[in-house]
Amino acid sequence: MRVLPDVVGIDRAFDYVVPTSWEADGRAERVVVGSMVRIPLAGRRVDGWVTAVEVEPESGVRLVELVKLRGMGPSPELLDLAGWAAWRWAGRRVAFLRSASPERMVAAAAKRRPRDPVPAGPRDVFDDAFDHGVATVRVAPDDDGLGVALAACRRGDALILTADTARARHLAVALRRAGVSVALAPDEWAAAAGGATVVGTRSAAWMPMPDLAAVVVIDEHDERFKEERTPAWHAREVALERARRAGVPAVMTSAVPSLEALRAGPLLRRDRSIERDGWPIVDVLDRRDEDPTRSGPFAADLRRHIDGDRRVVCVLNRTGRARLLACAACGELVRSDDGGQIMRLVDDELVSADGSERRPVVCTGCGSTTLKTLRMGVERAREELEAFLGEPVDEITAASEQRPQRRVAIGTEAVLHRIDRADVVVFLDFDQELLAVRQRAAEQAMAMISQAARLVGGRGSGGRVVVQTRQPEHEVILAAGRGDPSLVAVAERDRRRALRLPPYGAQVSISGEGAAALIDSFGTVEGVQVRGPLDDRWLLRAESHAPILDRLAEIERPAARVRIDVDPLRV
DNA sequence: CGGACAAGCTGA
DNA sequence: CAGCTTGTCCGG
Repeated sequence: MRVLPDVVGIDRAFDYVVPTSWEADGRAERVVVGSMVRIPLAGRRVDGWVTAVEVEPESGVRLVELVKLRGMGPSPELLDLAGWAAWRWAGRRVAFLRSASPERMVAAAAKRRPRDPVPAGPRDVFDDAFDHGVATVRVAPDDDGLGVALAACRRGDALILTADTARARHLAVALRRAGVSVALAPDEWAAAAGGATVVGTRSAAWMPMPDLAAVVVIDEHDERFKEERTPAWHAREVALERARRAGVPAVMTSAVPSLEALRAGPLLRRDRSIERDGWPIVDVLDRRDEDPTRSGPFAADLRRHIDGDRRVVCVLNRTGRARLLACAACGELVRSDDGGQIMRLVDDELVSADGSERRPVVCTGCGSTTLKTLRMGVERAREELEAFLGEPVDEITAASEQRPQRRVAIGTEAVLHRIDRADVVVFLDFDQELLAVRQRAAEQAMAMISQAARLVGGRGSGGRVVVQTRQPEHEVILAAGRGDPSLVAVAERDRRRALRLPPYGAQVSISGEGAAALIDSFGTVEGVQVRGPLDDRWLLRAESHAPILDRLAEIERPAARVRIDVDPLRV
């Protein structure tokens, strides 16, 4: 019996024997590959997963007995998938096996519930999509995912991933109503193990699926599919790999398909007019003629878009890090020598956004050494908005618990995920998104408008989004206005291809205390470019994942903490 | 990871 | 030199 201990830091299996007493009560035959057991290890008892049963023990080792059979664990297929994921995101198998294991112990799988055949309506684009192996269907922002989910269930047990739990619950209810036997992840693990359609968020990618027939990823572009903690794995990629290994089709849907999805398979579209009607009308408030140092956060024309009794949500993304600096004396914006990048204050020095340029704190326009911050945070903006409107305004942050009560709410991007419905969404400073020096800034800005579209509804139902900007001609704004995300996708694809950025190349960020040590033992690898450190972070780049990940898999990890982010979303 | 054990440090 | 801290090793 080979067992992998559930201990981070021991990525190695040990051999044990099944106690003879287990033969009599039938426990012995329940110990299979994937079973969760308890083992003695180095003077203590720890949990672990059985990774092999018929094992030839190395000679000279006296084997110890298993202590306890805890319950069911991941299937052999998921064990293999965890091994692949550990390579793909340079993590440890244990981390993935925890995701693939039930939260509370499961003694045996539930019996499969009988299910009604899902009624086949007229064959639609979703049914067609499953004939392509891997495909993406571009939908309107207000698509609820039920269409693709039903099409998947017509083929048998489906694995259906959503970005948020509310959507997963809604889908589970709707599918059950249609006669589908559904296991909601992660609670209904035993039901899933018995055979059912699984609906859930990121971690559902690891649910047991004995009769997997189709994979669905709804809103595949959503960044919540990526785990924030290490290993920073991506549920879309896990789901696609799982479909590939099982030989079943995978279909993704999105209003703003990612380049990763477009690269994985063909893009199918619904009727263009239906898609367009699902996007709101975009009102652009051009602020180019306003003096950046004098004008406040609101365009003069904003009031007529947000007064009356309309429910209004204002978005102001402010991390507090990338602030815009201007000279306090002459008002000149602080930019790099070529004028292309904003600069920020780091240890009494001005540093350009990409770190290539540093200079002392002096205004290039007038020589003054006094600078001021132009951008305000959400809290200040709320006060100004209350003064502007003459009524109280709710402030919503990622941390705030309660739902907004008042007519007008303001918050960071998180506000878009806290509210279900509004009449108008206002992006107070969309240039923050458009000018962000992030590789994926354009598609992230586009995704934000599509999320806003979900709150206000499409133009058909009067949905409106207001964008304050100094770049009214930006492709993101044009694309949103026309309800045609391909404008951004084509431009992004060409740019990322040329620069060999993901998904047309591999990129791995290494940070944390032990980063320097890891980079040191990484050494030089043919075809891998090492850049850094910038803010104590290194960036590895190559044309494909293999050279970087193979090397990371073979070298020792330093004792100090290291954060490895493969294909990070925000660089 | 965390227990075991060894080597290093402190105070009387 | 006991008593404690810090470091390194390794697990069946």
